[in-house]
Amino acid sequence: MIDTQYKPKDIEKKWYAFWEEKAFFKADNTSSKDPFVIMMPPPNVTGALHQGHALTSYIQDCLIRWKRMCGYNVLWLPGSDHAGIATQNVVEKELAKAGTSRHKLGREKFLERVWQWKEQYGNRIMEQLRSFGSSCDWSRQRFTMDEKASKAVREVFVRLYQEKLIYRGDYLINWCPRCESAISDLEVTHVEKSGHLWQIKYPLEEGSGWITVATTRPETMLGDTAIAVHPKDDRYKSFVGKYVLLPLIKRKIPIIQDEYVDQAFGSGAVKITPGHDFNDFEVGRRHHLKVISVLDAKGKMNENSGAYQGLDRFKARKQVLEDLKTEGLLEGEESHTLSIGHCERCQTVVEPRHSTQWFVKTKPLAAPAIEAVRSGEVKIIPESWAKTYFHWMENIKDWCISRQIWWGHRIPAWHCRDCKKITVSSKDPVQCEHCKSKKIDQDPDVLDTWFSSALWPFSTLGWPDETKDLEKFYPSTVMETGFDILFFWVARMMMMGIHFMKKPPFQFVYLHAMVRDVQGQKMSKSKGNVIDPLDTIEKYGSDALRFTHLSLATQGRDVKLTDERIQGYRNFVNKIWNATRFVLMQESHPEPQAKDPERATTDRWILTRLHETIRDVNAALEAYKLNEATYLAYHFTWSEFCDWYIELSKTSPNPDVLTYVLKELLKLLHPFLPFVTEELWQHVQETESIMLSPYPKFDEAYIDASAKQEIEVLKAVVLYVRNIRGENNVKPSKQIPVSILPKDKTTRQILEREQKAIENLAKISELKILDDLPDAKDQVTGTVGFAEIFISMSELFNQEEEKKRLEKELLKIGQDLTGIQQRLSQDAFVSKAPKEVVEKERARLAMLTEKEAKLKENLSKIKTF
RNA sequence: GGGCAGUUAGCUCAGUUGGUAGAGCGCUUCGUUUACACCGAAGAUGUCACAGGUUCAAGUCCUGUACUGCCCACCA
Repeated sequence: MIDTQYKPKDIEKKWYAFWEEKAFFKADNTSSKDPFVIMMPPPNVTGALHQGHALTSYIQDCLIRWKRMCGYNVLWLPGSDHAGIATQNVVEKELAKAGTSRHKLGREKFLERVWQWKEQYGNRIMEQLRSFGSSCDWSRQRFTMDEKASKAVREVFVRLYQEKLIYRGDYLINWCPRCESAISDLEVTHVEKSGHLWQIKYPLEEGSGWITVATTRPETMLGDTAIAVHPKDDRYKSFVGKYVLLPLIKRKIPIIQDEYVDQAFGSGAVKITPGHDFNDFEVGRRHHLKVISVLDAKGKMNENSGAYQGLDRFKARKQVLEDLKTEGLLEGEESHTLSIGHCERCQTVVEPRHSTQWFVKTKPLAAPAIEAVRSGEVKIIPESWAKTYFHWMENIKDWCISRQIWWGHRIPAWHCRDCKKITVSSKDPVQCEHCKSKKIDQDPDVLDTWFSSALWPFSTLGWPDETKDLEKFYPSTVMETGFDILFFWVARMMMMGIHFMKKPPFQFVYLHAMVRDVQGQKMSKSKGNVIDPLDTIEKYGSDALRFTHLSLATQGRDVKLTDERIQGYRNFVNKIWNATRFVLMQESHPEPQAKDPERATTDRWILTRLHETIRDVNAALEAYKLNEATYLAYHFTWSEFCDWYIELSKTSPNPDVLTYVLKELLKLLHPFLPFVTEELWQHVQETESIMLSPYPKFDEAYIDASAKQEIEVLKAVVLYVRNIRGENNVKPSKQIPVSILPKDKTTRQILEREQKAIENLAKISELKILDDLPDAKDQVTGTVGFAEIFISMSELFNQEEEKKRLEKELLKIGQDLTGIQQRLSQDAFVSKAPKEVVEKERARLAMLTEKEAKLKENLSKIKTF
């Protein structure tokens, strides 16, 4: 016999090892079964998995296990992401601790270090995925920088370059001075901060007068190449065409007109700094202004900044202001809130920087990706995200894909030292394709990490080779990921997938929400509110954590994880454990037939409810409403199977039905609780693994409305008696006699059949079924609608309590009655509402009226005692 | 500035064809009767954010307001 408590620790390890060893997770590319495919969003190899990973893994594994049991040819392909800048930063931090740096090591040695890191943490992550119970196909495990992925990346780059969808050029891009690399627009997070707006006088070249401009970044004025005013601004009409002398470095710059200027803001005159501001860059292009950078890669003032050279940008700001003050050119200062861009990876304030970078031309790629969602070919769940997707895609800007870091896919472009032209090739070239020179150097930059991620749905299947996997498993079925990477990843997979495979990479995009703490805050180490999934698993087991995540994963809503909630579901796991324990104590019998007229009503009832639950759980899963599925399964298991059926079976045991229901239930629960269900399955000892069993399917033959009706009667009587007992504090061990007068013949028959069960469940010494009203005076009467219930007052300890109970019930009924009467008295309701609704109200009115009368009668009896 | 979500019991949240407001946790009372105290039985708790509208009927549909969170854009 099994223990009275479920101890997940060893059991989980044991079954995972068993499943993996038996290769139950392996997909078959020769199978003729319908495929169901999920490409796991590859976690970054930066460290350890957190609750967000737990959530996504549990959702995916739930769908995967369900579909596998439903008979699909399932592929869940695992892998990890090299996570360019993120990983490089982590390793650089390690190096800094050891007193060295990537520059000291050099490119090659540094990359070796990162690979070591990848091995160590990559493996740890995969072990963690195993502890979640993830049933992914490890034989197909991939890494975004493995050989095949690299081949795919190169191929894509070359083809896009040939199609002129990748180009190289000089533009203003976002630059992180700490990472010393370009980053894409998406990698910049804007934070509102209070700062200052300074008014600075720019003296006119002609000797007298000045023009005042406002700026939040005085240090960049050293790179100013013009002053702009609005063409319609009368205040400055006479200034246009003249020149000012840029303070501090005395450069002569023109006063120009441009519609971009907002006359109402500041002084109405703007300094134009094309090298350090995106808008100014555009203005500069319109007016053919020079682009002057005054900052270097590290964010320090460079050779163009005269005396300020070498100063950090923030120190330079102070110095510039001080000097302006000294010269009497600082006209004013006011506080001003502005949003400042920060590097997503290291939180450093980013700089717009003028440099040569590689870009993907996105508009032509975005168009079909928009269409795929618009047409319904790809469905985004929850639907509300589609709007966000469209908005971004329709306003998409070219994607800066080059990064000045070392960890990543090196750009397959070679620069010729002789003819200065570029050779782009999927195989390392030996000579320049233009002038045949051998003096060629590979571009030092690497690609944005999302470039390789964008290819994930097909690079993982062997593309560009025409593999069997590719044929069988592309496109995938579901892309399950966080909404936070909708643009970073999903949008780009859509573009690349459609472009290269001619088909969108997935049919459904299921976006889950963020995992937060109970206050709704993001979990972070600095806040100290992190609940480590591995700690949770250690404490409560993976199944408990899984069920919690699935229950909380309502579409489009954040998951607020609390220890109490996990505990609650741990208790649920234990409940199933003990229900099985109970079943194992019974003799076992062969499986029942669906239709058995001889079968007891209670059995027909539980089979009905089981199959209704099977139907509803499948429907909920089909609709990606996992929380609903878990709720249904939970409710059936605890409130119906355990609370009622097992209790009923103690009166009239029927081990075959009991065993059947349990087995179906274990299978039904398996996607939500893989470990405990496998362990228990092995005790019921059926097949090699519950994983291989078919998922329960709804069978109408089990549905029996009359049985349901009958159990409703039974429950109502039991609940009523229990309520009276409870309110009067009758000890559970005390048996009391109860009489009951049924309203009709059918009810009488039901009561006769269920007499014993009612007695046992309500602790009734004898349930007397009456033909007439009883004579005895000290009877307390209640009514459950279809029968009157009589309990001897002498059995009750507390008449005061009983009085209170009755008064309370009376009050409630009175309120209900008023509502119904009001409704029924309105002609509009009676004439316009559907007949059934009116009928229902009438029936309720009759029932409640009668009940009210009974209660009043009862109450008066108590008063007379 | 634009957009998206949310506001329901003490807490965390369910609630889709509009028709009697639910769950878990917590709380109160009782309790070891054939699995389970990680348990059982009973109980209490609601202006469904606010204001209008549609409807016989609104937590649910429409409009507006407030507050919270997030996203995008802009901010000299």
